[in-house]
Amino acid sequence: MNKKILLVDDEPDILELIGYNLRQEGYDVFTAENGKQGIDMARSVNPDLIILDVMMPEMDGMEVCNIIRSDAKLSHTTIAFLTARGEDYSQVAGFDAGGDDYITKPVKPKVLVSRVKALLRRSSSNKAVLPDERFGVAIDLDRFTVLQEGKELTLPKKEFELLNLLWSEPGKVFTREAILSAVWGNDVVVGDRTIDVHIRKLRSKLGDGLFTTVKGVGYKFGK
Amino acid sequence: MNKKILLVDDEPDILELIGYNLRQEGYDVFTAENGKQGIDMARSVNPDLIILDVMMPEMDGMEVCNIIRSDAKLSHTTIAFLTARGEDYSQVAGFDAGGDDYITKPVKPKVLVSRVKALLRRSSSNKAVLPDERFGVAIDLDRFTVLQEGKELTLPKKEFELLNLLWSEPGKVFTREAILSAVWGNDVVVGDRTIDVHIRKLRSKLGDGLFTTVKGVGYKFGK
DNA sequence: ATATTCTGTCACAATTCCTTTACATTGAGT
DNA sequence: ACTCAATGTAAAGGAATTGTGACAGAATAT
Repeated sequence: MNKKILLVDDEPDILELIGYNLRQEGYDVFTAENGKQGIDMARSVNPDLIILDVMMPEMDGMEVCNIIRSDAKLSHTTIAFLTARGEDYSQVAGFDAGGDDYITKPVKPKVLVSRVKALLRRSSSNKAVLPDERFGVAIDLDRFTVLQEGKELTLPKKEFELLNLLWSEPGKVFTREAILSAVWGNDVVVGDRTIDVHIRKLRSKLGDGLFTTVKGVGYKFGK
Repeated sequence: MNKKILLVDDEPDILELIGYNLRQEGYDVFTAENGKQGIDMARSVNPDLIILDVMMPEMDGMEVCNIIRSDAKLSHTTIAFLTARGEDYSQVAGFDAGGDDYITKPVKPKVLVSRVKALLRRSSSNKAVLPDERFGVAIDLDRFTVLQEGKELTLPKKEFELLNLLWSEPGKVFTREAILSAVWGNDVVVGDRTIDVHIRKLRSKLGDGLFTTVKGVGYKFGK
């Protein structure tokens, strides 16, 4: 599949010029004329690279960048800033805002294309693993690990299975009976207090508050 | 551990100026005054980032870049070119030569530091998935050998196959069942404790810590 | 043919994990 | 506010799994 590039700039001329050159290279180019539109577009097409004009009315590039960086689905997208030549300060701010590169206007097409190639070459090697996160917790079944706020921790088997069960349907209450048969199996005999102990371990490792007790019934993940 | 940056430029003034600013930021900075020296240095320190002056006597930056790109151990190192302002053509050539960025001289320290930060941020997220070397271990399928920190060692068949399996997907947990069918085949009957013994051998040869036990489940390569 | 290395198994030690138990605390219903 | 059953908590024994070294047969090299 072709690489997707999102271009955000308030000047139609720029969109057309850059867009034309990138399409010549075989990229799928999407455009937006302001920050808000850019964010919507980014969310719907999930581009490989976003080229952001720094100076835009209403919402500027930095702001857009910050929003994208804080969006779990997009936070790893490569971002390049477009900036007018000579604004050294904005360059600095751009990098600190989480941009991966900046490109100065006016842009020479050949330079731009080369730059884009370099950026995409970099980003293509990291497989963007987008785990689905529920209440800040993601589960990696392959690795038997739990991801939480960037931290990765390994849980013992039973704890992991219990977490996986509850996590699979956040908010749903699982009765002790249901938990026992799902995690321990129907033929295994264990006192149901065992569940409490495991819940406690999970709470102490992942944080209280992630698990809710429903007295007389069971437990659920989430509030 | 601090990030290591290698600086290659024939002008001592530049080495000192840039080196000073980067050291202020906490990077370990190494310097070389010509291309040949730079390559040697790169091989011995294995830096995270190499900043290369394009214009140097004898061996220029492009040449150095090509050599580094074709060195298995270094091919994925991030490279930034230093170039005099206004040479747009050389910028293009630089990117096509496999550079990841270019920086124009004269350099403003703040800009430089920001640029370096951005480059390292990018490269650090990629390092984990580099094709050849995973956790400091590379596998040569043709020769049945394992490369580790420059050392090359030959493993017995079964050990090699086991390592290859786990290594192929670092972090993924392989169950004993999966390991048995992959390494020994479905029709061969061996007690699954055999796996433990082979893991032990691998651990003693390649170092503990490279293999993680997931109790009740299996093993994985990496932490 | 002999020596060396590889491979699989066993017994036992070490470790981690699971479960139970006992007691403290909570909270819903009266 | 009180009561009592349900749940939280900590510790500890036991169970299960894995680590480890030694050994014997098989494969390979000398």
